[in-house]
Amino acid sequence: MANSQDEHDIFCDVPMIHEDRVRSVYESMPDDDFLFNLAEFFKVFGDSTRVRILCALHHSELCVCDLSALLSMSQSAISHQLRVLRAARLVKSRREGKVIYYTLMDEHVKQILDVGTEHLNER
Amino acid sequence: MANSQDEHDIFCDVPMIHEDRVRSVYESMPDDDFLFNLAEFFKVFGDSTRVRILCALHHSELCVCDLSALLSMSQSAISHQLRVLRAARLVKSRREGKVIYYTLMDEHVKQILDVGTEHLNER
DNA sequence: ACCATATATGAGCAGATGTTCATATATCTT
DNA sequence: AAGATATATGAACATCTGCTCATATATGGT
Repeated sequence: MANSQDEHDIFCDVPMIHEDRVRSVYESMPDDDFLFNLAEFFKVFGDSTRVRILCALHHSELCVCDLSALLSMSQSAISHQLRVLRAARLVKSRREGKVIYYTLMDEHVKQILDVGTEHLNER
Repeated sequence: MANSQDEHDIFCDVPMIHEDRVRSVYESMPDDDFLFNLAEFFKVFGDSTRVRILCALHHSELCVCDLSALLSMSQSAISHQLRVLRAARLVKSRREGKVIYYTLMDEHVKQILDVGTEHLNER
């Protein structure tokens, strides 16, 4: 039987040092499709404009104008980002006449912002 | 006194519909520097290769070879991403001879992955 | 019907990001 | 010391992202 450092198999053409461990992890991993969606979800938090919008909505319901003024950014830029946030189901909107109000979708958004904040604060 | 829809002020040159609300949110917002760092932190989770690495390390300590094999990606690609994860203090490493083992840095990583997973699972 | 206001969206562009390829560094073996 | 192995890193490149600008849509007021 070959040395484990020479082992190559279904996983890839690179050597594996701990084949058993890798195999075990492989079986416990969620499928790639799910992990892709998870990354896409986090990607939405990975932009300072969107984080600032989420943080603002954490405190109060706001319309696009308000967010524009608050963040000193063009209405178009804010609208584009709100579209991304809506698609990721992180915010929801309601119309009142010409004005559209945005709020956070649920508690998960706040939880994630909080855990991130904690991590940054611990040095 | 001007109509509130005509109000322009220190925030921006766009009209604000709810000046008081905006002012109140403005005062409660963390400073931009912090929000930038927060976004940078989440950005690290926003790539499927890195999420897969984190998910793998969630289950077991692994070396670069193992991750390479597990994810069917080049050693170089994995190494580059581990560098990003190290810089964000999401993983730590220990050397044992030629081999370098990676593990998750702390509980925050798991918490964030868990909250994200929850959010995706609720339809 | 017409104009103003609030928001959304498509195209285009500049800057960021992730991979590959080549190579460097570090450790172990002989 | 020389070679093999494990990892790290810089440059180059193709793709993705977020903004601007122009324009479209929707609602309200006159």
